[in-house]
Amino acid sequence: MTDKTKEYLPECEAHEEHGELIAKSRESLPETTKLYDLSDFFKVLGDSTRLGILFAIDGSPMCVCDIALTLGMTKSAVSHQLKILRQNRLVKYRKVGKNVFYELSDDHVRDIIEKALEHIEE
Amino acid sequence: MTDKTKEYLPECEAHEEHGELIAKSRESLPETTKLYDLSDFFKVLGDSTRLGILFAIDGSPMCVCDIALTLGMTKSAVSHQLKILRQNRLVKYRKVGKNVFYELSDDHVRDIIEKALEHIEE
DNA sequence: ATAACAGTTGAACAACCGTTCAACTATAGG
DNA sequence: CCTATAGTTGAACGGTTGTTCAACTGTTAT
Repeated sequence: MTDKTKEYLPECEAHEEHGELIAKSRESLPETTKLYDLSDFFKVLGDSTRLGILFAIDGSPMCVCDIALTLGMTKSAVSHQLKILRQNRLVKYRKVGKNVFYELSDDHVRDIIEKALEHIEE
Repeated sequence: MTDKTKEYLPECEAHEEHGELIAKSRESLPETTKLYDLSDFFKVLGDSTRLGILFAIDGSPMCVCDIALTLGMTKSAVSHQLKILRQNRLVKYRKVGKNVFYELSDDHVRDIIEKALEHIEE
């Protein structure tokens, strides 16, 4: 028996058509891996320090030290967060002498943050 | 395309506490409260369970029990996450008898998740 | 070579977070 | 009344996470 409609018969007895609803709802769900990738992406943006970094380097690239001064944080703390942003490809960097300049990797992130800001400001 | 890196020198070495670049970068930052609101919003989306709930109720409203069955979770766990979604106004609900039906509160969230999905799928 | 500075890294610690469990409210039906 | 089901809630537990601290690499200049 692989009929998911029966396999996940609702315990809610008030509405017997829920079995079908659940099967339909399950089909419309993204695959588990995609759901995790998506939540991981939002997790990266779900930290005010990392958002601050993204806003700081939006416009012109900045080195770690200046980012730290801008946000009032230690270089170490900033570097740790930059690593996460790097690993998730939200920023790219370029070495110039002793400095490492970070900038946004593309415009997608800017758009998403912009849309989220609109949502917040209602 | 101008190389913005050359438009300023890193203030690390000289660094008066109020370097020009840093002052400018600070001005372009959103206010602290807004930065926290924004990160809080992304934090809510940064969990695969909550994303799963949002996908599940996208299309047609569902009661807690059916959401739990759809995602293979306990009602308690779902209810806890629904509370967070409720508090952040991502879902609205309606009581019908013993059941509570949840649905997306508006289309903004759908758009943001859609854009994020596009970004992921590159 | 030595010193100074930019940046990275790992460990440690505290704070935070999601699920589980048990107890609770509330509504429907006998 | 009593019972069963839908849903909520608080405490607790374990895992995660962000910052701090100290040590480290690498580059520049004296």
